[in-house]
Amino acid sequence: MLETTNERAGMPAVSATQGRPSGSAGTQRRRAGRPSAAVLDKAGITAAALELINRKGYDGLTMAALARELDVAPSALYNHVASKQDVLLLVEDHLMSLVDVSGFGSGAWEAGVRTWAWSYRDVFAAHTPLIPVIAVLPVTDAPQTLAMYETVSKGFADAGFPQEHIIPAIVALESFIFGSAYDVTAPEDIFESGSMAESTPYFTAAVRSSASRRDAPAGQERGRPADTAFHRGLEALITGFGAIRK
Amino acid sequence: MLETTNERAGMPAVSATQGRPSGSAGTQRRRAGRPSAAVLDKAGITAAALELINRKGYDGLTMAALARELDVAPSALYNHVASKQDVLLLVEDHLMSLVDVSGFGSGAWEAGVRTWAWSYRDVFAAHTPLIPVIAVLPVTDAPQTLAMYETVSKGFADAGFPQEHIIPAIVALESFIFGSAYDVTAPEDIFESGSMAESTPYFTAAVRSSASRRDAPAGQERGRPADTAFHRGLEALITGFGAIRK
DNA sequence: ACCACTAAATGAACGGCATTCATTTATTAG
DNA sequence: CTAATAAATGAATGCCGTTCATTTAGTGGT
Repeated sequence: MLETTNERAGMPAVSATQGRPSGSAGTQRRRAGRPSAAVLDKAGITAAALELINRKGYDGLTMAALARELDVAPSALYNHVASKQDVLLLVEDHLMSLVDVSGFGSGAWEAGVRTWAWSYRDVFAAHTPLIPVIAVLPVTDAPQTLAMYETVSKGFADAGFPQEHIIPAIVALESFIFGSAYDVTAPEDIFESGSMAESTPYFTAAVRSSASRRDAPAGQERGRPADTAFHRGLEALITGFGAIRK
Repeated sequence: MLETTNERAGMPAVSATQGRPSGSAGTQRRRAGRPSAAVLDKAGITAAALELINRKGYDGLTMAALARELDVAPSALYNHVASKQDVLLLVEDHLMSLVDVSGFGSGAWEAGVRTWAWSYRDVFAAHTPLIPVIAVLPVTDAPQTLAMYETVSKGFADAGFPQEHIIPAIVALESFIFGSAYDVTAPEDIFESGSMAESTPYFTAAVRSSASRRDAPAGQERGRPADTAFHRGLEALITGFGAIRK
């Protein structure tokens, strides 16, 4: 198959999430064989997967649970996706459309990058299990992802970046964003050294004095420790990369 | 170096990896009940897990395979570790001892950070499945990890960093390092936009001109695209953070 | 109008996985 | 000496992703 690119170009957008409960008692089985109207499509599968993730987390996202959500036998899913990895791919690409690239093109490059980077981090902080998927995923079959890269690339080009520096800069920023997304999910006491505190004096002192900061957020900086680190790192990267513009 | 902490302080260092094949025909079963000399310990489990990972990758690291490597029933492992996650933890902490922190204390802070960051990235580029583990792992029961943080913290303090800025700086650098480790494993043609290239002109152009660079590595910068991005990002972070020293 | 082909569903089955439990044997503490 | 604990086996459990044979419905060609 592999028809050229897109998935469901001009499709009728059947809401496949509501499986027509049909009034009567809850879960009456569908009889075998192809149904008159298709029950599943990629959009419906994506929506159901997201719903499931939001309700039960990524541990709750199993092919069986997904099938149950769609009121379908598990094996039916494999008529539309090749694997669970394929489902994660669909979810990932959808999430990319939630990343805010509106800051590019309007005002200063720095502001565009800030909006993009913070929203990018926030989206994937809630979906860290997808990060290993994204990082290795070819953009070819991920239209939303490709669209995001296009807007960001244009933002950099318009800001005067030399062509050959654009991709490395985006990649470096993205790497920082992915790593920082993990950081958001870490427990706040992750650095508590416990019983061996006296053997690590410098580290223990540094942790204490950084944890005591409970001041009001200024500018883009928000409250949590992860936000402080992200703010500082992002500003350093913006300054560093901003200097190589023509 | 770094010897301070370490588990199994004065143990007899029994090589638990070689399970005494005992001359005779290959796999003769051990009889049930506690053996006179203990077969397993945490160090042996860690070594076997690493061996398995190097030979078969992380997909090959199963509790059953690990038990087989140690010539033991799978359930025996649970007398020494509580879960597979626990095994990953042991491996992770061991890997931390491979990160090169020798650059701190000798010369300039910048050089110390460079050595540390590059080796840190290289170690975990070969072990990306551990990154989600580290990022959420409390440092308490990871002595090697703690030792690394201590050395790095001291390096920052000696370089004149204000106490409260040390942890955020390390966290930001670490986030960048983890994200960049993923980047190393990505296929080189990850950005090939394929059939929809004409709808993403800016991105496609940027990809083309960055891919054409095949020049000799200068300084810390190595050959691959991932190295270029890492080099640029790291230097930007070093410059940015270096400025806040007293 | 027929007929072959393909698409989309069911339901049973499979192998692999982490983990638990009862049992056996050996060591250690009181 | 004896009770408790530690460390092994081996059987069993439940879940997970995936495959396969089967059934039914639409589709394209003559």
